[in-house]
Amino acid sequence: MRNAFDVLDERGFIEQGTHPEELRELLGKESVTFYIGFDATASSLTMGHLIPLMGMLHLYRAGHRPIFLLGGGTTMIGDPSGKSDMRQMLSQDIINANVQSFRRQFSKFVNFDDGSAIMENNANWLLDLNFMEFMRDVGRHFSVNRMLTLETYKSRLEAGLTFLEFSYILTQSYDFLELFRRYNCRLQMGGNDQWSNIIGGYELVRKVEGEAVYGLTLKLLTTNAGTKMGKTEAGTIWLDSERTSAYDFYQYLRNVDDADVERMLALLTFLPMEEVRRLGSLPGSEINQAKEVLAYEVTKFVHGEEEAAKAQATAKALFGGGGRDENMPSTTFAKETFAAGMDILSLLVETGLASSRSEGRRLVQQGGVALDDQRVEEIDRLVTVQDFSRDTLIIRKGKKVYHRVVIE
RNA sequence: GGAGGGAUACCCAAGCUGGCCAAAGGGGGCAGACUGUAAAUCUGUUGGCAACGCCUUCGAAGGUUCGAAUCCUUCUCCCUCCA
Repeated sequence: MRNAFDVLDERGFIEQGTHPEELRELLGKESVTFYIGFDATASSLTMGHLIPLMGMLHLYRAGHRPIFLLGGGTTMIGDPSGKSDMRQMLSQDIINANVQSFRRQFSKFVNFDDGSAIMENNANWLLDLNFMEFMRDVGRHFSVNRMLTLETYKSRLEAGLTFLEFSYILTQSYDFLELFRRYNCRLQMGGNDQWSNIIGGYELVRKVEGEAVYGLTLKLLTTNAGTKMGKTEAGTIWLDSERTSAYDFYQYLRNVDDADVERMLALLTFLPMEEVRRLGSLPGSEINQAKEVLAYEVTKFVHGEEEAAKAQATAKALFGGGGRDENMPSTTFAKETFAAGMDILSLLVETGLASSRSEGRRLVQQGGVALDDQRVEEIDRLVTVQDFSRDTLIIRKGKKVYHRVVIE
């Protein structure tokens, strides 16, 4: 079997590591226990979490043992990394609920029953720590002089940084020590924004235990231009279908930039690299095939084959012509609602296509709204029962956003 | 604890000798054109509403004034220097 390190490397996961050569050697000769921590700051994982998740799965498939560490404890503090402002403190109830959500989601991807993969929660050891003991055992190993030079804190030194957040690195570092002791965990991975925190744990374990452990950071989900992916202005792309529908999830990937397709295929799918490279080098508009594969594969991985197929069918129906499909987002009204007609602005707001009447007005004025592919020209257009054929009416906003209105 | 500086719309950032400020500019977003459901580019738009007008908004609460993002008071938070 190929060295898992090489697999990650070839697929473009690796950003930086502490002793890459040594680590590669270790991964080549024995099953290594490794971990990634996930702070429970929201009720669902996001598309951005797919990179660490995929990274873990590649190692898992190569016979190494992953620990999915839920941040029930660390989230109490809140990682300042990459944040320009103070994080909002979350209540323990919310954190617990988020942890449960993460637990459910991870369980969909990995089987934790046979011991080949582990799910832990750092609340188990962080919540009851004794401050004095902790400071004397762990705190003494951290140099504030050094911490102040870390990239993570630099920006915050201007904007403001509380001791609560400043101490985050200690808790995450302690996690590594704890996992080393409990599970002989030798490697911590994480997004590149976690580099400082990972180094903290790496050094702590080496100092306290005198054992060789490693840190490795993975690429963040970014576009070719370096901006964050998995976020739209409308919000984050979530893995929970309640928050981001399978169709929207599919569409997000279907619309990635040409320049990002190959990298995304390598990072977010299990397709062999030869295939990834072939798809990524398709010329001109043929690259759309690669985007379809990307969207389908990742949607399948996250939402299952059935949902992926539906999303794909919907997309093809809408963009391939016809413009009709059962699976697009829809809103149902009672038939009487349209008896006297509903003005277009109300309809836009009711369906969520516009957040206010003013926004709807702008959309219509700019020619961005169509009913069954007929552009709406008048601001006071009244939608009546006559506009529905077979009780449905397709509203389109812009070029890509479809919504089905049904009356019954 | 003391002395200064700051808080403006999704973000950054002007304005702060009171009216011409729903508030410049940039970014981002949305829409239109061009396209391949791409990028780049160009154009429009970007608080709300019963819309040539009205209402709410410039950290919070009060006050001065015919009129305040702009002046005064108190408070909250942040930054810098001193202790």
